[in-house]
Amino acid sequence: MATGTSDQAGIPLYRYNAEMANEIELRWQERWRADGTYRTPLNPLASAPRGPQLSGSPVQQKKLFIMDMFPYPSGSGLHVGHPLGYIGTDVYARFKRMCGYVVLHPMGYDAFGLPAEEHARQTGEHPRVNTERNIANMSRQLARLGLGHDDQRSLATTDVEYYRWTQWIFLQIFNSWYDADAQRARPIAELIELFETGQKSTSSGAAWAEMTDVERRIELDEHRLAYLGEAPVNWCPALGTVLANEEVTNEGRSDRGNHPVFRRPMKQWMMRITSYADRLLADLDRVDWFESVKIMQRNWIGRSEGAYISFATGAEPGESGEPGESGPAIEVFTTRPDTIYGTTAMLLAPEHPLVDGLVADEWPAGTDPRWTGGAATPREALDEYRAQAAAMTDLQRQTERDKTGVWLGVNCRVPTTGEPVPVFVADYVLIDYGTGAVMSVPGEDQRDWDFSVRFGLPIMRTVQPPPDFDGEAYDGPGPAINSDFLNGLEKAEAIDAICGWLEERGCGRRTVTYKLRDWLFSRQRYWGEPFPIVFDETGLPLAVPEAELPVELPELIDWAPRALDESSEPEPPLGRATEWATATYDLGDGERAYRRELSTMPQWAGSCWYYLRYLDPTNDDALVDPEVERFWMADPDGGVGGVDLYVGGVEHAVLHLLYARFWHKVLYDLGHVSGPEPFGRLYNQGYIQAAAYQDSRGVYVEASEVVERDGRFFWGDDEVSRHFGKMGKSLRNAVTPDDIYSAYGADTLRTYEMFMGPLDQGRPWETHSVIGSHRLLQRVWRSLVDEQTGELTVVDVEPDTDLERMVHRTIAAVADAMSDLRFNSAIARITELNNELTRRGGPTPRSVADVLVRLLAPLVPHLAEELWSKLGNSTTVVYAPFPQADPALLAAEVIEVPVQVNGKVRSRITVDAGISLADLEAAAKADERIAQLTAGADIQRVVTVPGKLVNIVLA
RNA sequence: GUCGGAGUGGCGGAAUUGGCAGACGCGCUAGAUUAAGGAUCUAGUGCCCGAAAGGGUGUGGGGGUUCAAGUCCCCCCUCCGACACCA
Repeated sequence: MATGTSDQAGIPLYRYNAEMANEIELRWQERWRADGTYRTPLNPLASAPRGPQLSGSPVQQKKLFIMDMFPYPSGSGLHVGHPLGYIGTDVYARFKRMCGYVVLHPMGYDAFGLPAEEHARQTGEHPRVNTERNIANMSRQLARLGLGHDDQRSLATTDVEYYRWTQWIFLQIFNSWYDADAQRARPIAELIELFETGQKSTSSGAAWAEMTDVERRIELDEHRLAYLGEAPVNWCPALGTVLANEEVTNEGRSDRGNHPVFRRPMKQWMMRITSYADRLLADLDRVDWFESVKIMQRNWIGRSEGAYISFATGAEPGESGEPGESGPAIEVFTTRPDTIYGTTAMLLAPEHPLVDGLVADEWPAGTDPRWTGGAATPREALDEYRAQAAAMTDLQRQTERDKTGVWLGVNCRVPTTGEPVPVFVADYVLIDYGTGAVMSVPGEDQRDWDFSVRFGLPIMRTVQPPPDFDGEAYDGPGPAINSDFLNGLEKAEAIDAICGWLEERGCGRRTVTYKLRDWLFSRQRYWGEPFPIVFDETGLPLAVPEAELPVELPELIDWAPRALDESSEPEPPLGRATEWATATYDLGDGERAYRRELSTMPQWAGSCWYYLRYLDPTNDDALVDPEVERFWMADPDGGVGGVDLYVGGVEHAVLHLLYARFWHKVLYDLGHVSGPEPFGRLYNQGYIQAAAYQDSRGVYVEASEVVERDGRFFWGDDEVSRHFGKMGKSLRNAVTPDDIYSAYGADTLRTYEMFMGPLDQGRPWETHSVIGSHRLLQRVWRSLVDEQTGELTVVDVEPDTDLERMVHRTIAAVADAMSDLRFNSAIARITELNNELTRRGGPTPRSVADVLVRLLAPLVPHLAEELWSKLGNSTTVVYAPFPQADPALLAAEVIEVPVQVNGKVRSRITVDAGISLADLEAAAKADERIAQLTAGADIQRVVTVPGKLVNIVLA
């Protein structure tokens, strides 16, 4: 039997189907490219804006900067889940453009990073070759969707002309210090001045004039916002690099590749983001972001008010050091200084620097065996405990479990009472938080309670719990007890009183700590921005002069990092570029050879400021022209300014967004940008999920081949189980945009993705539902065009009042929904209007067709252009004005009002829209059914809501 | 565990300030058209009772406020996400 040979009999020649959609789409895409339709003038101040000139409109010439989080150009191509947010911003940008805004809508590529390097390692192909091919491919795929990005402004973080400015920003940060009094970054030159004039004292206390050059450099390096710090870092030997905390999973493995990660101290570039903790926190109140993201950032910053308190060591028994002398003081951080009288032990993190100096030689007679860990001496106990801790994986360490620890054989003194309490090492105390030391207050802290029970330590309450409290530790409100002069005070007062007391005696002070750590900024990788830093024989860093930028990546034969073992030192691949590794500069002492920094910047660097480069992508003199920056970023109404709409995944809630905010604030402090925040409005789009199917062995089967029967799923004859997950190769459930173009066209894909649900929600992809969106476009086409001849069918008659009112209600609803990014509702309303046209059957009045096309233009630009031109317009619909609803036509002339009896709808009456309350009530009572139901009953009350309903309440 | 977000037909989802629950779409049912339909068109479609008219019921569960609750208040359950010994 011949298959696939059936002719197209019965299918009209000019039906809007996949074939026609593709023809229309490619034609208009070519036209847009040729015309530069989506280009926004590079100097917005010098050019008259394109588009509707809505004279008298308040939005006239208002700017709008709309952006997506730019993608990593992956080699595996797009699936339909990727462009959801891009389509959303595209529709919004098009809508706003038609409303008279000057819109900037660019797109770029976050192209440094590990995958390209991994690919290079596997194939021997240079990362740049692979990266540029992927970018070309991805930008072709995006253009095919009809996304109206400004192609002049496309950038990749790997472009030498781009990372030149990434390096330039690094230098600004390197050459700055944070003035804690002024609460802002200032140029390092101003710090030198303060040191010279003695307005600020050096950390060593030495006079600036008497310091050697090297001493001065060391002093300055301690203040720089970018500095080399010895810090415990996440060393990932398999990747040959260190990772930021955020790149390490809860299981203690690398986020990328799932390799083991080890904590060890190393000298690395750090960024002093902690100096900005308070401002990063405070300005969250001024941006228009989802509250959930703000909360995540607040939690990440982890501001915590409390006090440092010093506990003197050297108390009986088991003194350390010389008899009669006291040892070093242990400083703890606590949020509850008011509970200090309940302190029964001192707990140190195993890594605490004082531990080795404190540990006693012998156990005092009668030591509780639980405290010794079974060891003969405290030193042995400590060593064993540390070895035990080191042997544990991070997962084991981080899981909450029984509290463990060993006594160091020494005591310290509680400053308020002078009472000795034992000093333990316990691994539930974290070296990274606070001071790495904790006063154990079991009465008010459950962890300390657990520890005390296990080690037989006394427990005393210092806050009176309510009478019905039957738990263990109590951390709620209540008066202080067993606390000397604090007794009877509530928490806040008690904290105030004890802090005053401690501060007077110099053994404590109020403070604020943060969970946020300084940002580990170097990676031992090839495919990243080189640091514009060199070293001289002192080993201290020196900035490469701005005029010498960019510091370009060397060409390498062997760029792969070496997989190493746990104990080896990182070997940056750039070290293998032996010629490059040495550079000659004149840094003031004439031309001399210097050693280059061999690490590269993390992937976050390039994404920290790309929004600024979009504004002025070709500027060779500055990262962005100040006037251009002000035009696009400043808020004339006095807000924080920044990008007007930034759309991306919530997975960047802390990392990228926090780093970018930090850089922006540094640039703001230094006067390079006009406002304190990069992203005024942030919107997180949801993720498209797709059904995935597993057979009885748990193996994924090709999702497109699974059929549903009676609510069960079959692949061939085998029943398979369904769950929903991320679209991709591993679940064998990916659907590509190409699949949809070939079946329906890009406009249908756009419509379906926007119609699936609100943009911020995840939703399951259903290929079989796409047909609904296609039908809509097909019916729209049929409303305006004869399917047999391809001729326009619209007629030059005025619509009747009903239709005209419906058109205006639709305009209002669509504009409202689009302003709110509720594109699903906008499409529903457009559908209703078109359904009405279909229902009427006759030719569509021209004015209605005109409105319909313009309502659709943001959603389906290709189809809209085609119909727009068929309607006789010679200019693009992209800059056509969005229809305006006439308020006079919004309200219907007659309305249907439900009539309730005792809250239940019993009838509906049709009345004039302008009916009076009394007439409405009378009409309701006069309704036949209502009269029947209320006859003889005692009407207690009648609630009449104008235009809404009448409710008759019977006794 | 803590902090967020969400639970509405078979499915995706609508529903300014409390005011007709289920818009719009998928699917399904029936019909039209067709050589055929996985195309297109028309009609119907929350659930239960009923031939129909109509009635009852219904937004995770339970209570409450109100003439009126998906929407407000209290308690509980489930799912998703983030953080996870943060002193």
